[in-house]
Amino acid sequence: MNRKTKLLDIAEALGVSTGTVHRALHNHSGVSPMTKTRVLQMAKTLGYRPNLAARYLSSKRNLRVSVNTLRGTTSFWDEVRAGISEEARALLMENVALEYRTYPRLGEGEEEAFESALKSGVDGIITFPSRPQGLHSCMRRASRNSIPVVCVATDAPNTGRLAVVSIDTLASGSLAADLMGSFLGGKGKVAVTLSSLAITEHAEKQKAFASTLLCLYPQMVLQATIEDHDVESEAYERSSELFKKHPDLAGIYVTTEASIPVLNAARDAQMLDKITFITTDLFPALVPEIRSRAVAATIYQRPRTQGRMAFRVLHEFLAEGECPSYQVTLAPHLVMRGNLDFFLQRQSLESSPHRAVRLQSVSPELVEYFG
Amino acid sequence: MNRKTKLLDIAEALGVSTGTVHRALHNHSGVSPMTKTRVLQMAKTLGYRPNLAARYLSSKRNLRVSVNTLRGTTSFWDEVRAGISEEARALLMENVALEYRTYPRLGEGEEEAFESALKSGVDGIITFPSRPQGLHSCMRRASRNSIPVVCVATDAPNTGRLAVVSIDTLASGSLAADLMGSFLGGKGKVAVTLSSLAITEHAEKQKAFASTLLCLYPQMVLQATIEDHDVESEAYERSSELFKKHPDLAGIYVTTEASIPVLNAARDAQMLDKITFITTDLFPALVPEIRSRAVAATIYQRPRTQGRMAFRVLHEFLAEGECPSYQVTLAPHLVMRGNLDFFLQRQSLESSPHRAVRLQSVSPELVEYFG
DNA sequence: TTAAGCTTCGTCAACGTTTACGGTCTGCGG
DNA sequence: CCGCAGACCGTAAACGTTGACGAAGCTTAA
Repeated sequence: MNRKTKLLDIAEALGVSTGTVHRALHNHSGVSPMTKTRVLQMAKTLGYRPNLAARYLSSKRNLRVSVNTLRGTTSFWDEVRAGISEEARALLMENVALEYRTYPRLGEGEEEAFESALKSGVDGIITFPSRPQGLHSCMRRASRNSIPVVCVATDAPNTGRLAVVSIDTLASGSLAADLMGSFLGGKGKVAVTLSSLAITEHAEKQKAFASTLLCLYPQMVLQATIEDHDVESEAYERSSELFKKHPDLAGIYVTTEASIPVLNAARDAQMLDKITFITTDLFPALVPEIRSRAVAATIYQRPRTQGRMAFRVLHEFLAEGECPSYQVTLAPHLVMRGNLDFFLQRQSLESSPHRAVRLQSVSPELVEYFG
Repeated sequence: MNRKTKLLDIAEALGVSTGTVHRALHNHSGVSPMTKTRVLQMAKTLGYRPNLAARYLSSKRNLRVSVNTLRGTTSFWDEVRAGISEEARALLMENVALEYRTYPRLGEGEEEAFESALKSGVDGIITFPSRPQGLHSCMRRASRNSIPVVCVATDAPNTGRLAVVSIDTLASGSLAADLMGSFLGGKGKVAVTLSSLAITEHAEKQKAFASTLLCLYPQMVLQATIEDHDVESEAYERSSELFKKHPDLAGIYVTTEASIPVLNAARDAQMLDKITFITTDLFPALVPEIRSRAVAATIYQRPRTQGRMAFRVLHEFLAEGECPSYQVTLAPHLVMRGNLDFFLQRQSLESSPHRAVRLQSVSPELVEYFG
């Protein structure tokens, strides 16, 4: 390629002005259909791609994106939001304003949050669709108005969303199964705890866990799958029943965020040290349980990275109208007592607002810190 | 903050011109020391940060960065290079030219490659310092000429390098130890294979492995640590000796890339199914070994991500004179048979050169593909 | 004293896109 | 025929930084 084709190239090739080309490319009014198609055609043949630097420099519009997530019941969503804001701050080029809309619990208030974001005219939305069915209609409306929506953690199928960022459920479930089998020597009864089979991600993890177990450790048996519907008391009761019913249970894979009630149930049933726990996520209350080896391993869903990716994808679309990938699936991290400190240190380190910088052309006295 | 402070703001505050401010901020000649310090001071108090869009737009210099890595003995460095070029391509703003300089084996030709890069006047270097001692002098020279150097995979201390991107050795070694302990039920003799204790990263992993084992599994004993100096035959012989000497060896942690010879040695000694293998990296030859469960788990060093990060850090410095972090340590991924397919699929997927895109102002007919 | 050379600094045209404004047509009612 | 509205399009000034050019002041040697 010789030189980048610019607006002027298209304009000259057609004998029109750059203003017209610009209007044609951006669906603005005041261009005859005839001219418009000619411009579009020529843009394609010349392989025109906008110069983002010039665009940022010229336009002073600031983008507004709404971040619709769960209010911090666990630290998961705090981390997601942190990742989003980090990535937003890393964009030195333009100013995007983040608007956080949170809802207290799953499915409660998320439609209102979405509607409010749409009504206020944001340029893009990052959302956790905890109840995809409920959001269906407003997400389709967003799609029609070409407001890009990126889903985090959970997908919302058939809603016209731009992209989804999530942990690979298959890798999570299979890894949990393989670990469980290895820890238990390939024998024993195991169980799975999840929020609800109606949630795609949880169902997929369960399925992956089951099939991998069946395939790799045929002597093991998946005894039960219990749903807690994200209610702590329910998690405690269901797992208590489970432990009573299966006193010889050897392992349990907790897909839910609510691993603490399950652990407590095991503790109260005097079965804590006989059961191998593999949990999900990493939050403060889980740390002592890992340290004491009550939890053998936990599958870390990298909320910060999910946030970063969600913002990146959305911004890339907003900036250049392209989407790098419509489905970003991340590999989960495995946290055990051995490498626990690494993750804790990293969390505390990255949440610190300061970062070391150096100005160009480095005189030593220019080494400084800023927020 | 009201508005971004620009060059003109600094200039007007001091009664000079933007040209002078520009020269002062960039260490260009033709500014009196007096004026220069005043500009620097004012820039700091006003919190000046350059507008990258304007910078890119204005300057038509293209950056050149040299990528000095090992020629593909394993797929590791192919992945690293792929990560670098991906991240480079993701920069729509400016054009950076990547120059690949490879050397056939560790320590052989890397100085020449570095010298050649320096001589050709590149703007930055990404390098794998396989023998940091040898590179010491030319890296210091690069530092003096303020050519930023980013190390991948291995650090080169006291060389004035800008940053290092690597896998967290402590997390790797500790995770390996914890897994080994869990797999073996907390008992048994284990060993470690590494390239050379002189390589910081390998020594650190070994140390982390040993201390975590001692701390979490006091009944286990680290029997031996063997060095293979990255020679396959040496790896085979040393481990053969090891297996002969310790017929009751229960596990081995292979920090080296050369895990295949060690596996073959175990196979020839008829001890393959009695030994739990935890290896490092993920390359084609290792896949069947994982699938057959000869290898219980492998610690994936995420070469692609290392490459991406290395480029990101370097470019961020080149672009705005700041370095986001002087030490980027990544968490390793754990690959077992259960989640193996996920990683294989991801590798093949991402190495595909095509990606789906959408032009802005979305008419359906504009959906197209490009390389 | 003058020419030349140097240091220090101001000036200004790029860079490619956006956007407000103003111009030229055409068609239509008065 | 005039005026007016509306559709279509050209023009040019921003946006903040870079870098080449040149002006002014100074020193030095002839």
